[in-house]
Amino acid sequence: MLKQKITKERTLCYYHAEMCKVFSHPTRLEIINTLRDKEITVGELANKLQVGIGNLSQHLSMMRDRKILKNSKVGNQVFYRVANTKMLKAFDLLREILLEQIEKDSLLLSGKMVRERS
Amino acid sequence: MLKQKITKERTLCYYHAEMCKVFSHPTRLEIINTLRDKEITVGELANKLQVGIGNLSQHLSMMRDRKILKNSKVGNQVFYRVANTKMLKAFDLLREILLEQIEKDSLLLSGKMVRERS
DNA sequence: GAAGTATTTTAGAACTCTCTAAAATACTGA
DNA sequence: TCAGTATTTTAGAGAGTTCTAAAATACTTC
Repeated sequence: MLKQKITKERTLCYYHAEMCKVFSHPTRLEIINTLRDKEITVGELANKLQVGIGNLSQHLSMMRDRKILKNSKVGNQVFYRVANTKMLKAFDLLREILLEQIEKDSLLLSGKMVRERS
Repeated sequence: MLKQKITKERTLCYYHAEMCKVFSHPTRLEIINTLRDKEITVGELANKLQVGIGNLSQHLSMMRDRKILKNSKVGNQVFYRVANTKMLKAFDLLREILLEQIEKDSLLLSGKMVRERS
């Protein structure tokens, strides 16, 4: 096995990847997109996304661990919200790239695009 | 099991997550960060990152499938490069968030910060 | 404090991802 | 065509993630 030197950059990449794991599951992306501009309870969220409440709670807790979400308790209920709006910008940028790709692919499929620049 | 209705948003989230999986592994983030402004061969990359060449090739191919990287062959060698600079912006935004978090945490640990605004 | 609602935690099964090592492919130049 | 170099593919083992269902915790109201 190759031995990697542990550089500062490598350590950053490790944590960076750890954070990005939040974005690597469709349900978690839906959570982010739903919480975008509001704070809602676990129950409401489960209802909206049609996800089991235990499973949802697991997703929420890993997102909170990685500081992508914050929560606050009011009586019986727990409200979740997005911790950092910069993160929404990153979300939107990636979504944009995706939409452009889809657009491009469907043009290619439909034969409307004759040649692509290399 | 709860049955989820397959909405357009849910489908987008599925592909969005698929794309984000690229960012969920430290080696792949290092690849992106290394290719940032240049095009280099698989061999050079393996050498720079101290990763086995078979394993590296697997990472590169999944990144190419998801249109995050492009490649071109010159003789014996294959050069890889970043397909879309927008993606680098997203990378940098997330890295920024991470660095801010680290900064904040180390302030908290060092006791230099008395109270945090809720 | 008992019953009810909201959320979290746990355990385990099923699935997915990653790594290693070896084999296969693809090119080059003698 | 053969040997050499670069890269990809494959198979399988090991590690990590996700889901389900049930149990545990936390609050509220009577």
